[in-house]
Amino acid sequence: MAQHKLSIRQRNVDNILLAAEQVFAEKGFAGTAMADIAEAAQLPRSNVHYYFSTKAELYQAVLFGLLDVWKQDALCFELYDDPRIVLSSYIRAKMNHSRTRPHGSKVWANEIIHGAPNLGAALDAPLYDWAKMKEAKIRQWIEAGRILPVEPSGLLYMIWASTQHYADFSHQVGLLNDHQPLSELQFERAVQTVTSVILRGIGLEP
Amino acid sequence: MAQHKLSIRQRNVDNILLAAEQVFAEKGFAGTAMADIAEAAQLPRSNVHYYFSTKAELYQAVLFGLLDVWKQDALCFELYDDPRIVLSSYIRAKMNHSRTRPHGSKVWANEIIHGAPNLGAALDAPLYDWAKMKEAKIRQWIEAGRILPVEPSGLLYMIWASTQHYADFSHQVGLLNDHQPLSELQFERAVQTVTSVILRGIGLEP
DNA sequence: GTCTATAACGCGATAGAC
DNA sequence: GTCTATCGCGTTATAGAC
Repeated sequence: MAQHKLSIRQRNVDNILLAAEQVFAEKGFAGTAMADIAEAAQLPRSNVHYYFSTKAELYQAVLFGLLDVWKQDALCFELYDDPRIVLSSYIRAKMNHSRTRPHGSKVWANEIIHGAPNLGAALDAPLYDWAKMKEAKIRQWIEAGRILPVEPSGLLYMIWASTQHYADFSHQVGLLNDHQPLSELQFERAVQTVTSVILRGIGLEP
Repeated sequence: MAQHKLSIRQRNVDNILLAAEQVFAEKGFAGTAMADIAEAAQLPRSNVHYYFSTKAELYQAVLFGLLDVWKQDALCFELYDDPRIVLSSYIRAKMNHSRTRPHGSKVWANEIIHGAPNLGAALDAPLYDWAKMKEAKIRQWIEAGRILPVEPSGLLYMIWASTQHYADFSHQVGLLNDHQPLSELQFERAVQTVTSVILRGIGLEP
């Protein structure tokens, strides 16, 4: 009985979160009405309010889910040691997410662009620690002479920006691709381009 | 007399456009109230409406001004021929704009992320033509064996994304820089990082 | 050209029946 | 857990005096 109730809740919450991620990505926080999310989730407005009492609460729930996704993409930093393997895995993972789950990236970008007014310290600190670990790894590679000396943060930003561009700016990418979304083949070429420029850029052979 | 009137108009319009660019960047289109812009421009609400009758009209005026800025950054594509010179000039110009005029970049990013609902065909076509010219130039370099073969559009996207990241994601960059905006020196290092990775990434010596 | 007052509307959130 | 009705606020845009 309690289990049944829970599963109803779980199903509705997941449904709402997914719909919210899409609508927030398309219209931004201020631009989306709770009614839009309810419609996308095929639920009455009040039902959404039952699970998330305010719009801000729902929005933050979406954001919290995203940091987990970013972290999963970077597991290769712990799994491997060779910079060639780590970075090419990381780039591919992030590009895959840009293709299969572009909405999340857009919501995140939106929030940061506006100065992260909804991202409390609850997310600042984890993000900071997580990024510093990655920078430390890059610094080790440099000190060991395994890659050319570059600013570790600058390298990370190039990877983030170049991969997330295919999600965040998908409209512009499509426009410049003769008003067509990238095909699988074109997307694979984009992965290759980012990978080869980054790797060669720090002195590795792709 | 007519000249005096014109100069008042010009002054107010410029003032409003500048204020609007900043507020739109911080709060997005839906998130900004005309009152916010009026306050930033130190004018009464109704005065803003006198020059721009609707919020959408003002927003579009801001967007139109931005494409000109992008185009100026890319003048080096016509001035020079050597890929090393052209690309390092381009990267520096865009990075300078990311530092000195970050608001514009944010407004543009916001608009594209949301699928460019306010960007009519009036801007689509110029952007398309302009980008295709740049791609053609890159293709020439490849065919002449002056740079390694990469997807021209992919290279452009990497440059756009990596440079605009310092404007659009300035909040995150500051957060990861121990809650401090980048100093002049750090910013110069960022320019060097982007330049060297891109140039080496296509087979050139920085 | 400038400013005050107000009309018209959309939205978030809640109360309360089922 | 679900749904209808409604309150109250903030916002855009305009009308009209100065």
